[in-house]
Amino acid sequence: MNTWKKILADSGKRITRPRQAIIDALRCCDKPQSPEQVLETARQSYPNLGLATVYRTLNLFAEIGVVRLIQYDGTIRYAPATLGHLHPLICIECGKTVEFHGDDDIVDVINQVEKDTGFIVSEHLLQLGGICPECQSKQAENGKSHGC
Amino acid sequence: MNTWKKILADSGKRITRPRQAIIDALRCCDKPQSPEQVLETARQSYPNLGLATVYRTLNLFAEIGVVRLIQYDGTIRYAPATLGHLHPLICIECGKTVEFHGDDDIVDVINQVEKDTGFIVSEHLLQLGGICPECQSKQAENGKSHGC
DNA sequence: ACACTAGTTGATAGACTTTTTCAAAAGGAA
DNA sequence: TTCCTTTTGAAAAAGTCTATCAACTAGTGT
Repeated sequence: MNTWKKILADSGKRITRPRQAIIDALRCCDKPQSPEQVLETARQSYPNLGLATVYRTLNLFAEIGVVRLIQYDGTIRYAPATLGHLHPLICIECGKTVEFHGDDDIVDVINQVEKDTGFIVSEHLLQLGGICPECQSKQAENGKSHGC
Repeated sequence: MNTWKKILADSGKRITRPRQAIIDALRCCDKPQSPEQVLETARQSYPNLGLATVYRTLNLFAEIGVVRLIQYDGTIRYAPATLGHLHPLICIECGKTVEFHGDDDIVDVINQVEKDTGFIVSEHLLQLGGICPECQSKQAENGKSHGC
């Protein structure tokens, strides 16, 4: 059984066709999507899907950790979240998003900050941006002709 | 001349009373604020301020790096940004926000990620959350009586 | 397989948030 | 001060998100 199904079931929630369609939509393209985009994508496999359900489901999934909120272009978008403490790395050209594992390394940062500020740090948000290998190739091909 | 004024002037923008009031509002309380909250605070020193101006100004300030967007409670809020690469640390009880310097340490993370993924990393978003010293004291005083 | 029950859904309306528009006002250079 | 351009406030428009509710459905027990 898939992890997200198990998490839902364990918390007394149901596994429904709309929810399945929304998960699939999030996973089909590896870019963070807005609720509107999720609706559009998910309707390809489940045409009856309503917008309200998308919002409800994204909120639910965010709560149980199945999706993650990503700050992109000044707004908040959604991407599937692998369990375990992974962080998103987003291409600022094409939006392609991959995950990386960086917790071991930021433990040092957190320890230092706790010492300096007296805070007890309990959560962190780490998000990197850059240019993915594909977009690097494209830029090399096109030369400096157009910054796109 | 204050940094934000210099940045504005250098990019051909004007230093106006509404903008001054908005900066002051952001700085007066050390919590990330919503546009609506900024309006309310800034009107204490400039009662005629309009909501549209708050939105326009926050967007402008975000572009030139004078304010920073903070993901708080599922929404995006605004806080003044000290120049230099500082990151926000937000109290999840009271919202108090301080800045910390953590770039030296995440350089290692970034190098590793670049090696692993082939991305060229050019930006990062790091935000920590926890309990500030004041809220720690309060919790200690009140015992376990109410999780608040 | 069937029926039952509580969680879930889609559609619409409503609330809220953000942007656009435009005439009036104000900053800053000469 | 004068002039030109940017900026502003108010209102309208557009966009985003949530609440409501009858109809539907997943998952349980029979």
